[in-house]
Amino acid sequence: MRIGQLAQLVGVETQTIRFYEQQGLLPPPSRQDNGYRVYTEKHGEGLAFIRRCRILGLSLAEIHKLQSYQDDPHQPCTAVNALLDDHISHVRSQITALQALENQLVSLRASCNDDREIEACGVLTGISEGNTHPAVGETSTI
Amino acid sequence: MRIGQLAQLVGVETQTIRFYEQQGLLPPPSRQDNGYRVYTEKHGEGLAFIRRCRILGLSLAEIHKLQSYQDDPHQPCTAVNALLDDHISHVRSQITALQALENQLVSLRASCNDDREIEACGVLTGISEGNTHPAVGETSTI
DNA sequence: TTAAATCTATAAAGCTACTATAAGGTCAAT
DNA sequence: ATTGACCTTATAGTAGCTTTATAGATTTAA
Repeated sequence: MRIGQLAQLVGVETQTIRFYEQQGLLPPPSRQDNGYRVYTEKHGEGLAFIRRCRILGLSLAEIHKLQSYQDDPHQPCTAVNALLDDHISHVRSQITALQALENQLVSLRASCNDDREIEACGVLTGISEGNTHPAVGETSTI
Repeated sequence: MRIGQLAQLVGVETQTIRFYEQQGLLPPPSRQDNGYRVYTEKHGEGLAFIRRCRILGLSLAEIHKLQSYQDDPHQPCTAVNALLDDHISHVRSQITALQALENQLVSLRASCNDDREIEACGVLTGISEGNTHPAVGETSTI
């Protein structure tokens, strides 16, 4: 199978496949006489694995680690689970940070309406004066 | 005030200040005879504004827009509020996506414990078999 | 006075994970 | 012979900085 077919099969761009090869995530395939890459089933599985990891938010470096673990099939999978646990807590802290940010933004937005001049805009003055953190012990005027 | 003092005042690196100037977010300051940049309080306020926007997750392009709005103090602030509303919904969809991701990851993690060999690792087989997402139409034999 | 330390300057590369473009070679069909 | 689809490599662009390289200016210590 050539690169275009593999790309269509897995749903990526051909450049992405070459990029993964260059990054050492996909083994270099053999070549036809004209230099075209020739892929096997194994490559397809490897590429699909990478894509699913990416969908799960794993970095290429993390994927690389997972691949290296797979090279020793009889080792315990402690490290794999640890990697996933780390990733889960990473995702959770992102969520927490974004929720805090959402609160800040909503509170900032509540300090203005559309009937003002720029000069008096609650959002802009809020940012300028550093009122980007919700005041403690102060009741919101929403 | 020179660049180092401004940097310390606002809590950024000197390179970041030069970078913002290069990106058109900070007006070019005047120079001493030796070429050193000389900053005023206005620059300090402008830089602090940029940093607070960045903390709120606004992109440099969005900050640029906010700055251009500030150039017309008597226009209505509708666009500012709209920009913030857009940003809020952007943040909210990020949160939603991350929460869905967290669920996937936790369910994947639950399919394994640390007492297995890599070969039988629930996490790795879960990813390999595509138990993570409805996505790519792969089969057991490609 | 001179050497070291600190500050400043510019320019360019590095980071992530691709995406896009350029310039060209290969192949089947027309 | 030429179109068009496919392939090749190399290079640049994306965001928002950070790091590095190299060099000149200024200040401080010996």
